[in-house]
Amino acid sequence: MPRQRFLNMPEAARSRLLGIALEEFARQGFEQASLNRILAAAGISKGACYYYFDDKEDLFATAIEGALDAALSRLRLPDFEGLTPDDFWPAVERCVGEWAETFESSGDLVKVTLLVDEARRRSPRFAGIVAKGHAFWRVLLEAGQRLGCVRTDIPNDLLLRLVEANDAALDGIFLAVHPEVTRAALESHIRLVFDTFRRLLAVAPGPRRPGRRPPGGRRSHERVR
Amino acid sequence: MPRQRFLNMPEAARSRLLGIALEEFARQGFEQASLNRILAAAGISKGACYYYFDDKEDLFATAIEGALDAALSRLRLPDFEGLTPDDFWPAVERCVGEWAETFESSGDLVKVTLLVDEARRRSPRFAGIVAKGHAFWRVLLEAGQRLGCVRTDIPNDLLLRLVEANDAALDGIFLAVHPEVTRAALESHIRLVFDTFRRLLAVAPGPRRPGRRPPGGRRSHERVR
DNA sequence: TGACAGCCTAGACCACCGGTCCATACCATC
DNA sequence: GATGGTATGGACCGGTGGTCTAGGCTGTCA
Repeated sequence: MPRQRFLNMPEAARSRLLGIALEEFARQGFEQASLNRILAAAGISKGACYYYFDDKEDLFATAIEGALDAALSRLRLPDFEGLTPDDFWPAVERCVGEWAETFESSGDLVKVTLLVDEARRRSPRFAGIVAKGHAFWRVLLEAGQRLGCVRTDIPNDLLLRLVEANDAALDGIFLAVHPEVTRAALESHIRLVFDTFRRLLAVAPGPRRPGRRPPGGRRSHERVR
Repeated sequence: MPRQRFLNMPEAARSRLLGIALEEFARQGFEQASLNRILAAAGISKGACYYYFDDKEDLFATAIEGALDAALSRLRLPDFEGLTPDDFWPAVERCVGEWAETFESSGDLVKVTLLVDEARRRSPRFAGIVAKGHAFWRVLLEAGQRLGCVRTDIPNDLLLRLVEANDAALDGIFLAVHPEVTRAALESHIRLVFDTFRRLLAVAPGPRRPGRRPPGGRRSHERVR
């Protein structure tokens, strides 16, 4: 966490530094990003930096948390009250579809997703930020479970990790294939993300042989922890 | 690629160095692993190291490729000739199940999976090694597609990336929860991996509302590239 | 036996890294 | 003008991956 002094800085200087830092981190990843380069670009000395932040990870965390907050604030969750099981997946699909509009011509959330994933992999210290990113999915997850549409055979933490891993993988591919984000590409990407999530989260899709009904109700699955 | 000189070294010295390197890389990850530490532990000088390898990544690649080869050589693929569509998933499940026996009390493949994943993320330079790891899945994938059991609505490269991402995510969780690998834990883990893959790869599982048949054939999905 | 050549190696050295430290500039208060 | 806390520049530290060169060792000649 940055020191209070940093929060007292003039807003312009603060967001300028965080913007430059975010750019470097997004381009290079945490390890390859050079603190010295960030400071030189921002015209800030080592001493000043460590006067505001604990260390490089602290600056990293502050930068991506700001970007994550900004991105999440633009996302809207559907109202799950009064939803029937039949309406759940279509509602999620609509909700996810809106993201394409929100993020038209902007890879913000996509890039931030990758940075958060790197943070999670790096240290438990970023758990708070990871949880922020998860909060959104967790609401969908739990609403779906109340409606009987989302599986409950493995712990939700594990489901969230899978959702996150697939999100990061798909976003990584997306950015690799589309350095310039276009509306159409983003839409098809988000559709793919949605489809993947439904596959992972749906109640017992299991192996359905063509032309047959599934044998019984949900497939039980040994819990992992 | 290591220089020919390295391959000419006595087998014992070679595998000793690679073993020490692999241990350091597995424990610390590529970035945090210290080349100096590896060399000190192996009793090899900087000069000698750079006489055999291009750089740190080259040593990394050589170490994990060896481990990957060793691990893969212990895996067996089912015979897909003469298999009917009904038999495909059970055959895969049986095949995957055998891995639990093969890797009882050994996290080898699990750890190697994570290293390969890190390599892929790091640089396209490791594409060859990544492909080696994929080759195994690719065979399953293509056999399943010939039998009509595995989806063809998105490119196979993308499917492989998803398989790989989920594999790495699940393996990461597994190692975090079970520092000591036991047979039972490994079995339930592998069952979870298998179930996840089937969810991702099966033809159009899509959203099935409870008590209804899917509307039509497979769900078409816009291709991403 | 001595000279040479090629393979191999040790480790000094380099630029750069994240991080520490302290002298000092600045500025509000007295 | 003196004082004291805030803010800052930048020298400095140990460690990093990587480079380079002097020289040891060994086999092969004359």
